[in-house]
Amino acid sequence: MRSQLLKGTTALLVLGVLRDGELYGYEIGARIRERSGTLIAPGEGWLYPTLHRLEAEGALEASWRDGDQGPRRRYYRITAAGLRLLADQEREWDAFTRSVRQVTRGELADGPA
Amino acid sequence: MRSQLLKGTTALLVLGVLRDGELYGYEIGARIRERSGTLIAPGEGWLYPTLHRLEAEGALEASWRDGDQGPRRRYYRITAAGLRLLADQEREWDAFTRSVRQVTRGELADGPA
DNA sequence: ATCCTCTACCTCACACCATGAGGTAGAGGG
DNA sequence: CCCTCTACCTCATGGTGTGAGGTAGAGGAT
Repeated sequence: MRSQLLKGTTALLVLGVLRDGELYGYEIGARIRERSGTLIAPGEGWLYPTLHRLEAEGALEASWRDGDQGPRRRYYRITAAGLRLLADQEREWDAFTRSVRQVTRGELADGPA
Repeated sequence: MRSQLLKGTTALLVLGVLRDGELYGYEIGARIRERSGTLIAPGEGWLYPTLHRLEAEGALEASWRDGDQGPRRRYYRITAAGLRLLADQEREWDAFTRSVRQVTRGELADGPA
């Protein structure tokens, strides 16, 4: 019952950590958790479905590979379409956070007509 | 079908515009719309329910008053509890947006243990 | 008078999507 | 042989915004 803030940012988070290079699912979760200072704890309930959705949309490509020690892993890498999607999501996120700031801080927007 | 980003920020937006002073519901929506540069278009489907919820929680106080020209209006003002809630929500929002930035920009968190 | 439009309030079925719990399977230690 | 950890996956549930609909008063136009 934490909060609803995460809604709509999951694709951005996943694409964001994959920009640096190939990672497997479990590792993506760990990376997000670590970079956010444990504030964003990736539930597997949204992580895997998000990966599948992004793969289906062509934003990610994936391949199975055996792990050094343990079960096989599914490695994901970002595609050109994924990079475009990432850029869009970042733009949208920036615009939204700017708007929230303007509304709550009482600044008037000086954006486009 | 726009996006889900708004989820969890509605209370923050409403409390934010009411910090300056008393406003009635319809006006709150217009203020949010205007300050966000029309990017956040307040649906009445969440605006009124949010006002009712915040009033029930004691974050807002409200009173009916006749409009100059038109239907009666319900004016809302923020309470002491509402100001505390606003501060909490702002803190949470700031922390969350900072985390998202750290994750997507690849910066490591240097936040609190 | 009647109709249309605008303000101003409200509600509800619907859909999206994260939560949290549960489930499979391989590898290594006690 | 059991327990734990990694690593994948799925699904019922629930919070909450979307979009459409609904009431009512005031003012202008026909």
